[in-house]
Amino acid sequence: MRIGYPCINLSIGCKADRKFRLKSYSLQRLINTINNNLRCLKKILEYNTDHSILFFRITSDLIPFASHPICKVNWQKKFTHIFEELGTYIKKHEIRISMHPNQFTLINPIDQKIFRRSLKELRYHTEVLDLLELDSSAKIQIHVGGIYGDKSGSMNRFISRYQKLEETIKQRLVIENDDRGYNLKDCIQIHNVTEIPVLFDSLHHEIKNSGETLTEAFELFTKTWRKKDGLPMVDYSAQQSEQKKGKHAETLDTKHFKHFLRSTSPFDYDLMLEIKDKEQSALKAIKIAKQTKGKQLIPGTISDQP
DNA sequence: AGTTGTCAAGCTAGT
DNA sequence: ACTAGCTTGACAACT
Repeated sequence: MRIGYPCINLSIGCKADRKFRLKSYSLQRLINTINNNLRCLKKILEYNTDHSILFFRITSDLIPFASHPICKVNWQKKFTHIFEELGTYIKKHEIRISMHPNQFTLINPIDQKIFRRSLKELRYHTEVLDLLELDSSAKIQIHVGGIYGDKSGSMNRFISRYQKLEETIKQRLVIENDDRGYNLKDCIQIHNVTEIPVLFDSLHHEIKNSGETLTEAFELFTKTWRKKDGLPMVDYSAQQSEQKKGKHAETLDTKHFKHFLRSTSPFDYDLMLEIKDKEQSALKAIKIAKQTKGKQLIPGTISDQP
């Protein structure tokens, strides 16, 4: 098991997701920003490995406007060597990488234009992971998408669009259960037709499920990951107490997390902590996981998948 | 320096 | 009809 956090590090004083307004776009501004972001990504990864944090979600803002028509620069070529260097570091330290395109990236919209824009966005994410020369265990997670007033029709549209995607995208794409439209059961149903792996989000599952316990849920989604996909990925967060549904907690709740680890102890998986204080909670979680019997953190022996 | 309006993109649910 | 929320504030123009 690896433990990690998404996109932003709050202790090291640089950000890999610097961006700017479309109105202030210039070639130089773009190049400067990409340089900053890639350099900072390296620093974050170094901080992480120094602290045994070996799972990280790379921000979608790494290359601003990458899929926008305004972006004419061949950033793939211009920054090849920096990507290669980053990729070498990631592989050397066995860091697990994921990306999560934003809510505008949709496979199943009725409007073809929205799908075409989303496709560009998926290509951009794929290119980043390809330039890092990472294998198919580096994943891009998205939700199933909209309902459009016809859930089964929209699921079928997801399936047929997915099946026609290029292999480079398909080998990295995974779907995540959400807290409104498509729960775990829906995702499993799509998996049964497409073989797409299902990434499990614990908070979304708490909010919207079909009655599965945590253990039952793990039995279902862990089976959707093949060997080439790597360990199953899990997004973990807890409800901010007394707050609105779905709001992420400010910091890791020790009690809730220990219970989560105990309930899922027969399984091996990589865990992404979606918690506001980012790496602080990751550090806390690693400490707790080390103390908890039955969890073996990488580096070290990895227990076989049940 | 501090404040405030706005930001590429979509969808859903709640007001 | 409008807005908050999503994975997440922060850029940029103003005082």
